[in-house]
Amino acid sequence: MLAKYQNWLRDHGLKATKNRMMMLEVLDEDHKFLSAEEIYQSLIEKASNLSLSTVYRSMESLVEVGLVSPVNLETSKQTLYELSHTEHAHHLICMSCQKVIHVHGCPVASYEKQIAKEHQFTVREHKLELYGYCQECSTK
Amino acid sequence: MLAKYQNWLRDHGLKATKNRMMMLEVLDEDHKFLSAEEIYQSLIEKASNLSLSTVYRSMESLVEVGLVSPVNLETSKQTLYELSHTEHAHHLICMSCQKVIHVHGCPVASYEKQIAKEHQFTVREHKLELYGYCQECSTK
DNA sequence: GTAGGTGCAAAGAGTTTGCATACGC
DNA sequence: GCGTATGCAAACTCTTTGCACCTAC
Repeated sequence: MLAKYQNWLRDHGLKATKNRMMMLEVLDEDHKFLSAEEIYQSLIEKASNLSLSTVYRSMESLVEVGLVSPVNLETSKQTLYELSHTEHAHHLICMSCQKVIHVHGCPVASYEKQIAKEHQFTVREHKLELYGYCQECSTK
Repeated sequence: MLAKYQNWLRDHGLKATKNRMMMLEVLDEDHKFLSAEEIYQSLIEKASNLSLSTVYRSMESLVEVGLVSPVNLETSKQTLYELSHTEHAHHLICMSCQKVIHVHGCPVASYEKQIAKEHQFTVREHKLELYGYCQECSTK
């Protein structure tokens, strides 16, 4: 898994530094979108001299080579990051615990075509997010 | 139109001040989402002593009483504002000129139910945005 | 007249940048 | 060894807040 990332980075002219590998690991483990600050916090123990600006700069690079995707949710004013998924997916976002559930499959494709025709609009991408409460938080 | 807003404000314990009415007017006229800064800029001529913080504070109040909705688009890091629509709508966002086209009708309803069942997730609201290029910008 | 609204300036959050040093390849 | 990556501090942008004055009702 990590070796894959290493190669991908090198193939795209980026060095596979400790910091970057650790950040990718954190993003890989956690099932939330993470803010730069959160990534920083979860690494500061292992890498005591890591700096927040390195996290920002790394996210920028990783986004550029397509390993990471940035997201702006309505529930947070910070930019959040997740590993890019090759498969198109949508998100269920828990408004209580911020957990993000990925859902594959997409109900929008045919709608997109219809819209494109009706409004002479060239659709490049779309974003569908469902906000609500996950099983655990609803039962509380 | 404006009288409606006046009553709505008063009914919700807010005063119908000149500033607020002008802001609602700007939001009503323009067919983009507007940032606080843009609202400020389009009013500064008529209201030379308006301050940006008043725009922020007004948006906050107007959002609270439901006249205005805040939006975080992927294309802007600022919070943008639009008049709340009683009718559920989705958005086509032009990545070139930032124009926003409102589209009524929603393909997500049945999908939502299916998801709710599959993932034991209580959906409260959703957001669907299509990013691409409007007719004018595509032909350029 | 009074409570809520506003302008101004200052403070806060989140993010970016300049520069000298360190590290991957 | 070369060039990218990093740490630190400072700058920057967007947004919020404190306080004295003002205005809608």
